[in-house]
Amino acid sequence: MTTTTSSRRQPNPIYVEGISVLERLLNYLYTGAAKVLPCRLMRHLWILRGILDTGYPVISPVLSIGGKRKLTPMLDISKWPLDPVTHRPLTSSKRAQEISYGRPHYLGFETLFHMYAAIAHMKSDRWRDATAVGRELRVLADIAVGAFLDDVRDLVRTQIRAEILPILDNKDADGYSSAKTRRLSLRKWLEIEHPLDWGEDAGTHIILVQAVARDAIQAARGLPSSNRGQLSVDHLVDHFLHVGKSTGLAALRPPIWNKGQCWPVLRAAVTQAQARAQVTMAPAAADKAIKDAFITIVEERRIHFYPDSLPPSGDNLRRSLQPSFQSWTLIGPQARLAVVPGRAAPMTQEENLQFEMSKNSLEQMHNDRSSVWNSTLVLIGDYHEHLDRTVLPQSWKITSDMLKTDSDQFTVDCYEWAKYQFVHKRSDWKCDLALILAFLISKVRPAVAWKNPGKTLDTQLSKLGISGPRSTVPPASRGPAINVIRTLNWTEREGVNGVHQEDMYFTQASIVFLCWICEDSPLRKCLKKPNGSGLGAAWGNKHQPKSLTPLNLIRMGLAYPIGKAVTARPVFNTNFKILDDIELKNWHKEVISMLKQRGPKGPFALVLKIFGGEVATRLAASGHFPDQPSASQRSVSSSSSSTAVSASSRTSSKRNLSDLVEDDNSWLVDNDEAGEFAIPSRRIRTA
DNA sequence: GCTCGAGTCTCATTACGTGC
DNA sequence: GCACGTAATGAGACTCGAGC
Repeated sequence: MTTTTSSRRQPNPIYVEGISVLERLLNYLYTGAAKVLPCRLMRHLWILRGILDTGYPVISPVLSIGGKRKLTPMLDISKWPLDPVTHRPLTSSKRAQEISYGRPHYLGFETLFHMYAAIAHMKSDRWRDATAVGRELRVLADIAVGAFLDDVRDLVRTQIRAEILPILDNKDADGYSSAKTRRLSLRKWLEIEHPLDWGEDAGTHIILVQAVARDAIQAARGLPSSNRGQLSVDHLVDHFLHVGKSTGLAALRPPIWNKGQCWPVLRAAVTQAQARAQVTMAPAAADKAIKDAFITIVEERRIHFYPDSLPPSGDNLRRSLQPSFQSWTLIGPQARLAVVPGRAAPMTQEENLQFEMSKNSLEQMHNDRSSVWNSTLVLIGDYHEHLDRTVLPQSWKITSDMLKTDSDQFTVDCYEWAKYQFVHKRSDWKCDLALILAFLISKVRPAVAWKNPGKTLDTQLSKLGISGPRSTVPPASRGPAINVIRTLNWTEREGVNGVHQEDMYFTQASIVFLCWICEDSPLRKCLKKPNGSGLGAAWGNKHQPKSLTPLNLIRMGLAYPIGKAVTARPVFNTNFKILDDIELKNWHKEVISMLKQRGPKGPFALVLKIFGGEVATRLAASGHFPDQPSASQRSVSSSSSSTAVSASSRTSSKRNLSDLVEDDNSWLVDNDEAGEFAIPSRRIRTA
């Protein structure tokens, strides 16, 4: 069986349970009274089935006889039956322990057993990014944080029910209707899997506000905040660990509830975690690993706010020693003020209060940089508001369809490598660049394919010294060469699949871009191999229909052409090359700068530069650039192109989007500054 | 709750152009 | 001539909504 070194000598819970089962069986054999057999556990251990079918008990393979002399009874914890709902191990010693030693003793025992069982039952593909010990620590943290969430549920339920039940007893009481609404909201909130998450469109938060608030005016103000305001995940985890290592009640402070089960579970989890981590690590490294595990789980359980101490009030100069549903602390960095435009139509008083409540929840969620977000709902002109997000958008997901089990190992390796990079190194500029460019191209699809350019491209590339394969292209000519590729007619390829779902395209594009950008990716390593045979058919089949191919790498400013056959056979290091890190870093800076700017050098100019006039106009018409005054003035249909601009607008001395669009293609090729990714200098136009 | 059809995906295959 | 990458096509699997 699975055993673990522990600093303290304590009986292994599975042997306690094994003996308890045998003792109950013995009782049954003496008395014939079936009531001594705990039904669920005995059924899962086959004992009950054996008695019913044959009259004799049969024991499942959880018990075996092993050891050197084949005489030692062995129990396999990985086969011990679990409760299908709670996933906690079934036990038979509960009543005996409670009577003999009290309920707290049993809870400690059961928690320890749960931890052993959870580690033994852990799925092999869970937390692949962690080491074996790291995964065990996360299991322990998961149990402790789960107990914290259970306590929060209990606390909120107990305190709110204490308030509303007396009111609900009397239909004529003041606030009866409000109490009914609170009861309904409370029920809904208690059933939510992640009760301390914002939820979609802050839905979970709104339900919680409705349960907590005593009236509509309070609801409009949102959750009452504690005087701590916002704390980081680090703070919360430090508190968990401090409480988990303390034996005295003095350490027990909110958000831990002294009437809940979290404290004993936390202590057991931290003790176990230390024992396991210190087998292979120094104490300091073990503490850091435990803290990392807790932070991972707090984020995984989506804890964004929690009930905390009530602030000092009246004569009481100290914060309360118990958490309260009337005092909430947010997790996350200091909030940035979100500007929500007031576009509300005239509303009744009640509608106004409900609107305020919803607005508050959404605003608070928006300010939390670690809260969930969805790139498919973000306009290009607003992307700058999401640049400092610490988590990937919900729309970034590797679905089961995307990586079917029969995908080749190389493709799986690339996707898993990229996922790890995006999840754990989100703030790295390479990940950021790949994500931004994937976001942009996902907005452009399905026009991501190109029409056959014929020989016109050859001439333009020849002017830049790119004739045969493997041409030497000096850094100053790379920008113009990229711009030559950008002049291709980008179009939707009819009848070709794979470009219709924005979230899927966004995910795959980001993975492909990152794999090409990073020299240590499986993709770049594969290409470095001598006598390598390309990226394989599976990679090509997956990405080729989506045009996630080298030509789009060039278009997105990640690569540059070095051979004239780049459109027909874009072979790495033969017809195209990836820009070096310094060039890519500069490109990243420029992209960020343009996304943040307002006005003519802002996001519209970026889209114009990468995708050309036709696409930029289309995106402007669909409202992607709310800050561009002329974008809202123009009413261009989605199918319109630069040629649709009227003659009268061209004669105006004021430049607008259409002028930029009109100039676009010629500028890309002619402008000397283009090589440095510069904004076009304004031309003087005559009336 | 079941069936059906539309839509979309992955994957396999073939044809073609280019470079070695 | 072979290897490689892309374009195009079709088969099979899956999801989702409408209708019963």
